[in-house]
Amino acid sequence: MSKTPARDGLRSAILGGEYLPGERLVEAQLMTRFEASRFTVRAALQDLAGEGLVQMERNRGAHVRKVPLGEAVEITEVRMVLEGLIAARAAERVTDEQASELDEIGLLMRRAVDAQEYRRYSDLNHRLHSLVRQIAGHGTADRIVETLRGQLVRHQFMLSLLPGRPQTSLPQHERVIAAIRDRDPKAAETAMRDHIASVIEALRSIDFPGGPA
Amino acid sequence: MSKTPARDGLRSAILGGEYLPGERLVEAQLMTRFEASRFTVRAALQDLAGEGLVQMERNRGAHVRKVPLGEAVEITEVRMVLEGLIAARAAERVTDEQASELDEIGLLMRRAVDAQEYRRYSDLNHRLHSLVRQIAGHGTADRIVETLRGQLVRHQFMLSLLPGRPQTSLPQHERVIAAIRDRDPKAAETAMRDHIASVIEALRSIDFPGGPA
DNA sequence: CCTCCGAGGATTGTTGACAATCTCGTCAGC
DNA sequence: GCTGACGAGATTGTCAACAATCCTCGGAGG
Repeated sequence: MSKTPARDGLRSAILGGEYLPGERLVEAQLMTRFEASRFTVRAALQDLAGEGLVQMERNRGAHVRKVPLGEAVEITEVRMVLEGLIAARAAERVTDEQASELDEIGLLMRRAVDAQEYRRYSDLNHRLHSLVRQIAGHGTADRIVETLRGQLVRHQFMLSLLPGRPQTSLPQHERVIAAIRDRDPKAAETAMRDHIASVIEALRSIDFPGGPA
Repeated sequence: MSKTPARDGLRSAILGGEYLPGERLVEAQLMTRFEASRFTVRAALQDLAGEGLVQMERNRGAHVRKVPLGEAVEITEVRMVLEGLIAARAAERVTDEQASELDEIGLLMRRAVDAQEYRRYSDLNHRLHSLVRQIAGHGTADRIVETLRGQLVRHQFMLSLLPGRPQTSLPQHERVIAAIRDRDPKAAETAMRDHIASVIEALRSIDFPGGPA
């Protein structure tokens, strides 16, 4: 999937928060940063623009795209139905080995919440969703979810700071795991959708006074 | 959304079937065809590659991407859940005026099927899905569905040739319309998903002997 | 007759320079 | 003091030439 080191480097730089939303991406700077020619840098920018991470305006250059809250909600709604589809399919195709791997992640999650290790919980959360997608083996849905996730890194970061979130989402995760382990597609889809629906509510609750400056 | 005439021209040429799947897209030819510089042509190709219409291989040029049947099914599965989401949201937001517009399309569809005007029915089908998306006003889902639809033009063309399809899908469309008109999101989602699920079945039934040559 | 190899043409990849446009500071006029 | 035109610098847009790679076709050897 990687086209050029410059593209991947810029991508992870944006995702890692080195370039903030709205920040200008000057081609000359990127050239020195990634030791790439202008040709390569432009290709990377155009590529990431197609992915929704970068916004390009004619004669005004490229910026890190700023995703407004309303769009973040939309994106998460789309993720809700897509990951629902993925969960259902995972329930159809899961192997015994994968099922126990799911169970283990669930166990670790519970321990992390009990120990209030929220950073660890967040990592496990990502690992869980990843594993479910891998089990489902739905390339098309997978690709779309992954690009959408990229556009939300900043918002998801804010979410992880919300107090009480892990306590809310842990039982939801456990229901997803149980449904997939029991090979019940319908229940898996419902559980996953309920889970992400609660993420949407949390997102909406952020009517942050600091605001979209 | 249009970036350059060359990009849009090439896009509709591919969608219109002027370039067949697998066909090579030689930069020099496109330059003369669209009276654009090589720079512009390359940008267009890269853009359409991001949209999944074109496949680029290093040093081997660009081809019209060939979507295998299995992926067409995947794409339609994604469309199923996305259009389900869209239908539900349309049911929440539909105005009286839009509702009667939906009803009128339904009426015209029934007439078209009765008169066996299948080409007209296909147009109405597209118009119906478009209107539902417009009512929903879900920019993110809309964009994704539109790009997915682009990748399927060829397969959808084959579908429209399947005998008996209109008779199958007409009542499904009518249920979608009724649910949105009645402002019942859950029913609208279910109806839309059932409808597209039947499209998926039809797709799977195409194990065409002519084959992917 | 088949296979392997190489030269030539065609096509794409990359570079650097130049043109067009925007941004921002400066200064004249009111 | 304020407004608006002007111009220098910075940045992006575009192009044409050159380099690298691939593909085809023909021929030599077995």
